[in-house]
Amino acid sequence: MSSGSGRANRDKLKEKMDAFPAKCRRAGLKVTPQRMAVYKALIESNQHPSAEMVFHKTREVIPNISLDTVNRTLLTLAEIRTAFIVEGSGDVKRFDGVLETHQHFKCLKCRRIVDFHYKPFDKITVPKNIGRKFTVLKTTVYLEGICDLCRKRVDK
Amino acid sequence: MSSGSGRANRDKLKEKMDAFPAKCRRAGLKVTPQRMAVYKALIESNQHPSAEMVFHKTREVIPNISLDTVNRTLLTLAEIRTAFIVEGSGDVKRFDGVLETHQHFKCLKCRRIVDFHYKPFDKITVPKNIGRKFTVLKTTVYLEGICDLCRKRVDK
DNA sequence: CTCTGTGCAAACACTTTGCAGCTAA
DNA sequence: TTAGCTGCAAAGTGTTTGCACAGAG
Repeated sequence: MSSGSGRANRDKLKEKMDAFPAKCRRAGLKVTPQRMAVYKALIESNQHPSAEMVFHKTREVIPNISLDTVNRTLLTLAEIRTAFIVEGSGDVKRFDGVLETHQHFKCLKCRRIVDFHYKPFDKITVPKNIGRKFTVLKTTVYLEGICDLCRKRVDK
Repeated sequence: MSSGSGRANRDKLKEKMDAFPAKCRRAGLKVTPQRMAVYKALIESNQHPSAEMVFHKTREVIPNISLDTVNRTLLTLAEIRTAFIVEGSGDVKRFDGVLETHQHFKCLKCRRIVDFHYKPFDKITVPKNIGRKFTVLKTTVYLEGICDLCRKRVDK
């Protein structure tokens, strides 16, 4: 489902690795062995790893790399949009007392979560192969971006 | 958008508060002032508060309530499905090196995140009133449930 | 040579756990 | 009365920050 066929997948990874140095330079970042290793570990994993997981994997290549470096590198990659932070993760627990169906928009700047309800989103049905394999308890449409208030404030 | 008209909303909240003790008892939970206060703070907020936010609000009513109690109460409410934890929140940061459009399924037991790609989900468009108000950077369909491996293991 | 990136250590923020006393039922 | 709940304190986990040295450009 996620990794595709062996050979095709390996080619794709190689392609990505080859393109990486250029991406770094374009963003004004230096190409260090640590960065290469972190990026490699990230794209080789189809587990959506945490920093900790990437850390373990990179250690096999660079035994003395530190967790901080991994952390910082991943955040940097997210900044230059070469990686993403999985929606919602990394945030303090947020609670919701609204039982009726609704959707969430989260502001990436101020972390505000805004409810909205758009009827068509209620009807979303899970693809069969997923529904068979997993017990799906919740289906949500989740939007991320910059909210009206934050947009007014700064621009960056 | 989220709160509705003043009066109708107030009625709804009252209704929820009135129904709450019964919900507790049905779940075998005692009805304590703290629990009432936490629940009230939760449903009165349309901000999807964190434990900290609820804590501040309940303090106005019960000045010596502790953050732990708030925390535990919110988790308890989530357990009896009278509240929900906003999707993904409360988790360690997870990274994603896949740039192509895809969707995530997260197992609530083992925290594993599984990619899938279901074409119809790519076409999801943001409702106009949202798109005008906010800068939407990411639109995702996000599923939560129990994965195949965890289903095999335990049952509960 | 310069300036970014790295490793180490300390500081932080949030959550969880254990326990003794309290209280709803 | 008594099982469950609360408050306090301590430990745990993940993340961030400051600094000196190392290494990419």
